[in-house]
Amino acid sequence: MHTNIVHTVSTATRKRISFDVSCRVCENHSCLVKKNLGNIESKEFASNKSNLRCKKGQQFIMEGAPVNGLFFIQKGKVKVFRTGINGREQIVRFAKAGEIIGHRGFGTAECYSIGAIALEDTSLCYFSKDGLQDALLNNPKLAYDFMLFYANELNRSESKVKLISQMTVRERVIDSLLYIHRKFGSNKGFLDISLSRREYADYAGTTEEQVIRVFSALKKDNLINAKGKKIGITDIQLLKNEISEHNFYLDS
DNA sequence: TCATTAATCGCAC
DNA sequence: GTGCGATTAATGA
Repeated sequence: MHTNIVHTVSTATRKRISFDVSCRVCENHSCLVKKNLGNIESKEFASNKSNLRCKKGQQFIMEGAPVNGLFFIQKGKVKVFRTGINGREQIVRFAKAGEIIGHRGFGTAECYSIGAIALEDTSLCYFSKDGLQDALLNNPKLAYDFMLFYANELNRSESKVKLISQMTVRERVIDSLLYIHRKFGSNKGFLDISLSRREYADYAGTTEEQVIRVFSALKKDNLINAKGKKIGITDIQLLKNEISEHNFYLDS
């Protein structure tokens, strides 16, 4: 479908972009920058970005590192997490192409409170803080879209508090599955992303073992099917029903 | 292929 | 519900 230009850039020329990643040809129509490209007056803004690639498993935002800008995912998938006590990581959210990473540190914060790791080979667009600030001040539509994004994120984060504190493990795992399904969709009956049981656990706020137990229970009930890392949802409606009685299901 | 890593299950707490 | 450890399956060098 989209055979993007994936040239390997030598480290020496990494700063100079030798493949076309300009916003003009970008296919992420949900990207806030792409969507507002027509409204953005300063043409320099969209071209004044850097592009970096990271391999699967590579961390590109370190917790505590100073914030100098904001990442957009041009291609790939990413998990955002916060490290808790005894090194346990809590996955805050997942993100796919077109989405923003590191936005919480934007504005006043000096340092990132989160870390981000690529779940597969990922290409990122990086906008400097100053350039973005400029663009936001000069483009109401862009600023408005950003505000909507922030509001949405806040809503999701608030409902997640309830999720973790009031739902049973089974419900939390189901909710996580639905979230992944909403975000990444499925391909040939399987969720279009490969996550370890550990990662499901870190998102649902439980342990790997619990996820495995819930998965096998769901498999027995024919609600999902799982082959290794490939998870398929067989009956999404039944899954939704299980958690809808708790009224915690929110589209996010 | 073999070695490493992840998934699963059983069991004690 | 949680955590540990052994077994088995999957992955990758």
